[in-house]
Amino acid sequence: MLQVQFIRENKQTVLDGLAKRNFADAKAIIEEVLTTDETRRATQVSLDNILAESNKISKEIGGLFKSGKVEEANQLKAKTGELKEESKQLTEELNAAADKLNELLYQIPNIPHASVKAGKNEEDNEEVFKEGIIPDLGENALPHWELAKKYDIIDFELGVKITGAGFPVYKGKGARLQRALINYFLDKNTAAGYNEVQVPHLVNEASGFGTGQLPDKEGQMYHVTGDNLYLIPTAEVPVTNMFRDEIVQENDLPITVTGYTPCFRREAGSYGAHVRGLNRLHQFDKVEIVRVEHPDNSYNALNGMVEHIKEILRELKLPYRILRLCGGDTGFTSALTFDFELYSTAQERWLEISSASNFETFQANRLKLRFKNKEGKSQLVHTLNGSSLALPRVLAGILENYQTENGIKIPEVLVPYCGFDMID
RNA sequence: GGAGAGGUGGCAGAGUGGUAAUGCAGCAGCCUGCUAAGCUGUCAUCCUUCGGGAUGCCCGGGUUCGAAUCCCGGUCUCUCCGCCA
Repeated sequence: MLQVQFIRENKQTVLDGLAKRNFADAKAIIEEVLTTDETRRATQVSLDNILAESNKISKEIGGLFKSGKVEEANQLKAKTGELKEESKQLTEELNAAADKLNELLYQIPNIPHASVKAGKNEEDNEEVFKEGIIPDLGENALPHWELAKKYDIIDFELGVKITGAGFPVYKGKGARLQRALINYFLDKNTAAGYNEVQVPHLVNEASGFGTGQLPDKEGQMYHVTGDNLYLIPTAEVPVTNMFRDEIVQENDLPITVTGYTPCFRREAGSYGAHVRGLNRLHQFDKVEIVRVEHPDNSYNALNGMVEHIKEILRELKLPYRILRLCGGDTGFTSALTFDFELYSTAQERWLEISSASNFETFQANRLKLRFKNKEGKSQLVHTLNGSSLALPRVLAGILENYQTENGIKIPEVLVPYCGFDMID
């Protein structure tokens, strides 16, 4: 969430930023934030004054009792009764204003970075980079779900039997390739300095709020009601929450972490051809990278993440492009997001396989993740994350782009991880 | 699942009704020629007319002139027993 103080001091910047996102009623909500904030502060001043007086009297009473002046003390007691009534009412008003303010702030998305263009949806995203060769597969090219069946490496129906749609079973070389990808990604990330972690796949409510999945995206997560825990939709949630309510030292920065987890998403409302095969699943695997950065270095770090992901795709020899998301398509919590899309030659469409974002202080503010700066004061850090990478669509891309008449070739860098060079 | 103990600042750790000790670490300044020590201030959050003021001892209620301290409810952690990969 944004900080009120920031909104107070940069009203126009905030309005301009929200306009880029096509955020409706920006002006109205910002005005409401400002008036609510004013009410809150004015109420606090009145309340503080009353409490100050009440504290003073209490001290006097203490002194009087000690010196045995019971009658005088009792007289003062009557006065505190009135003050108590007043303070009770003001406290309620203050809480109401603070709650309202928070509620409003929860609804306001992050302010986009200067480089982000205004836009409504994915059609307005800008392609900023493109690389790789789109193979010529000929007329008989098959989409990955047919390849999966042909070579018996992914069984969607079996998953339906066990659980339901969107929970595939990987078999034989399919399972092995999947595991190879996870290991390969983790190795690349740790080689780049990311610290590998294994984190819980269920999180509590506080963590859900910390990274912003709650309260707004509650319906997208699987909820274990018996214990009030949520299955993670991404490793970002447990990994970033490792640092919730922490104050780190400035020279601890940057903190860089990578982790593999399965991800669980209800994907309520998704349908149609775009969800076929591996394109959209309820459970999938992903390797994530997270960075906690000094504010001065966060954009530099974001570029570093982008370069890192590029290198992986280069090694896999897959055709891909990078998009800078427009205001309307940038996630609620993000200031700047680059999406990586892999070209699926058989489906003739781009598939999102990674997303690298700088959240600036937006997430840190909710998380209360700060560092001690040069002045010895607590200051919010910047948080970033990215997928490196999401498995199913990379797998789909490999199956489709590497298909030959004799079977599916394994990208060279993965052969040592797989122990075979062909699925046939 | 049963029983018990406990949750205090970045960390450690006092405080059992009178308004959060102390130590370590961090930050700023001063001082001093010796691998750094010493001194002073600062060191949770909010408000402020910049003088201060308020809040804060896991969370929420209550008792009281006054609560970290007493009472009620919740929650989490630890220890032991049980069960178990």
